[in-house]
Amino acid sequence: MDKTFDFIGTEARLYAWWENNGWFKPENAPEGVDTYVISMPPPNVTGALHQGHALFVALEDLMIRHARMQGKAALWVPGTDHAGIATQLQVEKMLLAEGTSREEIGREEFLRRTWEWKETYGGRITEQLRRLGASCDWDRERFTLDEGLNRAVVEAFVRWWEEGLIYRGDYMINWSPNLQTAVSDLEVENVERQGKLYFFKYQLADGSGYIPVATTRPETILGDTAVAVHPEDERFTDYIGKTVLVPILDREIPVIADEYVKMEFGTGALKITPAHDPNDYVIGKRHALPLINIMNKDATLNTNAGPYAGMERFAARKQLWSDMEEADLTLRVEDYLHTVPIAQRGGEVIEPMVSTQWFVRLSDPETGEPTGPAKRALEAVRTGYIEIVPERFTKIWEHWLTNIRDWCISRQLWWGHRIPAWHCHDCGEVTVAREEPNACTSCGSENITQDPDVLDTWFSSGLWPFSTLGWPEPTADMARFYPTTMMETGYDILFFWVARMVMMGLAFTDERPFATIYLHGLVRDESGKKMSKTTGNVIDPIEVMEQYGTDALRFTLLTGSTPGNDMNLAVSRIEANRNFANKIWNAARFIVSNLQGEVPTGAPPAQTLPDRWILSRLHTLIADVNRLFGTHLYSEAGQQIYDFFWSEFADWYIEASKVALYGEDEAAKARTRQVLVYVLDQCLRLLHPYMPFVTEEIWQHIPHEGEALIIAGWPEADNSYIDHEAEDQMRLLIELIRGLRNVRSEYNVPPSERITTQVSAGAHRDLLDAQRELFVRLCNTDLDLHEHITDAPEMAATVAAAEVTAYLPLADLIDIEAEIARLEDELAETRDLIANREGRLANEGFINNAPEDVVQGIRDSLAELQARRDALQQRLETLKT
RNA sequence: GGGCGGUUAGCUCAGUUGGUUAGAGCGCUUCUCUUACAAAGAAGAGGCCACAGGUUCGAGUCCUGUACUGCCCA
Repeated sequence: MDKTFDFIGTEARLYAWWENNGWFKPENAPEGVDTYVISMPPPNVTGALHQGHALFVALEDLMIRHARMQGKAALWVPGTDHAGIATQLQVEKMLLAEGTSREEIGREEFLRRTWEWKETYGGRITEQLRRLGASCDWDRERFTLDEGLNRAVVEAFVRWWEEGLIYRGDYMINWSPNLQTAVSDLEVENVERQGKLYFFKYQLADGSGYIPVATTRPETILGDTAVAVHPEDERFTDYIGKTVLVPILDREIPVIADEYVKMEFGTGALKITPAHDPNDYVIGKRHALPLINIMNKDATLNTNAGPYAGMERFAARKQLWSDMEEADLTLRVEDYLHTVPIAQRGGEVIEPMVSTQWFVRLSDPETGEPTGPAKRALEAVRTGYIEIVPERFTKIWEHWLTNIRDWCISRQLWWGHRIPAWHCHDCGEVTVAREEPNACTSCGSENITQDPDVLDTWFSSGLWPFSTLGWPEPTADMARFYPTTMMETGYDILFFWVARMVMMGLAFTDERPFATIYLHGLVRDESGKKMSKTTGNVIDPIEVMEQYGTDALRFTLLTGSTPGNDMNLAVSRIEANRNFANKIWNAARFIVSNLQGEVPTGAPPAQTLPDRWILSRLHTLIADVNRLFGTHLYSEAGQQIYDFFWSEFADWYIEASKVALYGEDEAAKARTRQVLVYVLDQCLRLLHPYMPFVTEEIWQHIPHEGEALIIAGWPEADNSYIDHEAEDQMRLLIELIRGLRNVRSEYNVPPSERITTQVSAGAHRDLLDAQRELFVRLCNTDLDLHEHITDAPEMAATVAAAEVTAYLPLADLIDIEAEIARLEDELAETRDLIANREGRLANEGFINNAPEDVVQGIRDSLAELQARRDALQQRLETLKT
């Protein structure tokens, strides 16, 4: 084995070896065993690997590898998402660079070019997932726009259409002028911006004055169809029922009364533009006001805007206002902070517009209550049929779904699943069908054309957990692997995606698509800022893997993140975990280089104190790790393995093992080797889901049964190894050794200088006698053991640990005054601790209510502290006289 | 406006069912290239666990409130 772990030379080789052996496939497990299934959240085909991907791969691969080692048929279905808007933008950018556009080349050619683009660049992201060690079944890889998934999408659409859940109609939607498509509520961000509030006059048609009105968007005046006031607003009661004139256009519109109007806001009178404001739309409906659409799809004004037709929306705002000023219709302009709807992708101001779109009905149009799929999704989580981790997200789920609105599923894009609906040019009816129809189902006319729109990307990814397994066909995979086990994804797409999967899964398969939803947070930079190219704070996973290894990155992400919370990623931590990988490597190198002959691989006997101790600690660890895995606390489990491996196994057991390994007793050597190999093996198993590469590589170097660690068994705790006596004794030895090291360090005794300590060992004399070589090896100190020492030399430093006191005769090094000061500090500290214990034990409530083992623990601790205090006091008296 | 988080060492964060002296990494101080590892070992410094109440024999952990801070929804 090399001196350091060569991750560069290892990772790709092991990955190919695992994959070529079919170990990523569930078929590798025996037939009939339990399944464990994850559908990978499909990354965008256009994407390049970022830390968010790295985190989800690390978590899901951990879950899958763990399940696989538990002997389950573990299936992780990979895939990519066609990401309608993102991909289309990429290709349009490419076309622009070529001096053409999608409009110019036409729909068919555009799609050909997009597929071409996908074939060229779409594999990049999956290659990068492999580098992370993702043990998914690549033979089952899917793409949200592939043929099979298209069948699923069409089936889903047709079924919902037939059930009356899908409808088409004119409603207020969010229009993205740049993308020239509708976007869903979720794709709109409301951002606070500094704007202006424009105050102007609405002249009464009868010439009897004006009503002052305020607006943030003057251009929408051109589409006003009413002015509303509060019915109880005395300022305006006289005007209700009269008519006013739209500025410049002089269109006559009514003054209406509606309780929605806030009297104290602005002037107390509200202009109503039902076609361009969601709130006005509702009021407009209530009062049966006409809708006047003043805008074209590219956000220029149309002929309804009269003289402003053809102008861009913000230019029109300016022009209209200045014309109104000229006509003496304006009052004043104030600075005003308001929220503006912004396109999540693109960043331009969204235009609320009434347009013809396709919707999925999720709420009752009368009451607004969630219905159908939304109601079922709500129930599934309420009843615990589907569990969300962490639990607090159930509240967010509840809130969102109870306030859900119908889902706008049509997009005016070309890249996506085309809506399976055909419009008849003769009778105007719509034909929705699984196969392309020849004629209109209403009138039989052949004069039909397919709807030009495509479906929202989330409509197809909502089917992902089952469409990837072959649905709607009754495939073997559907039967065996559905419902899936775990949906692991970021909380930021809980509504976008997870809710849709749940709604669609329950609706189309009549089963939950997954039993558990595990949500992770965002990966931020070291100071908590969102990583972005423009800020320049991106930590590129590929660079990190090249510099520190994939295992280091994975371990950092897995131990640094807790469910549902964001994590701040610090490169220093990745480096530290690279060091951990190297530590494991070197510990293994030591063990391997000390092996001779056959080493049994099974569970070893627990005979010597160090063996009993480490085996007890190991099985405590295994029990803890399994308990933590049971509640998805992977981070804590990883940290505990880290601590055990480094601070107990490497620091103490391996060092202690050298006593036997470098000794003469062959039987002891053999036993020690077996324990070393066993503990290492168990640790490698526990660590494999976190750090698959270094653990597999080492495992191949140590004695083992079975072909590979990736398919080795997961450790189970064996209580017969739990040994409290050994743990207590070892704790005493460690405390003593630390005390001796401390004194040596304080008095600057060179590590290479062997010294002898006189020990007043009391009842522990036999224990120390048996372990005297440990002291030589771990603190270069010989023990001169006594039952009780009454005349310790004056010029000696004192170490008091529990009932054992050690005196280090350091003749010329000792400064009595300094030693007294040192011991007095220790004594004061010990007395504080004693007071704490005594206080508790004096409390009857504590004695009566606390569990017996806790009370006993305090009693033991008190006894040890008292012994220590007595030793320190006695020593101080001697030194002072 | 409503909801949900966060506040623990200089920095980044853990802390499970309330229970013995609150931990880690990085950074800092001192020593050591001791035959697994200097990407290491050894020793050490550094914490009124945001604040105020409460529940409890016992609170970093549970409850109420406050401050600051972040996110989601409207």
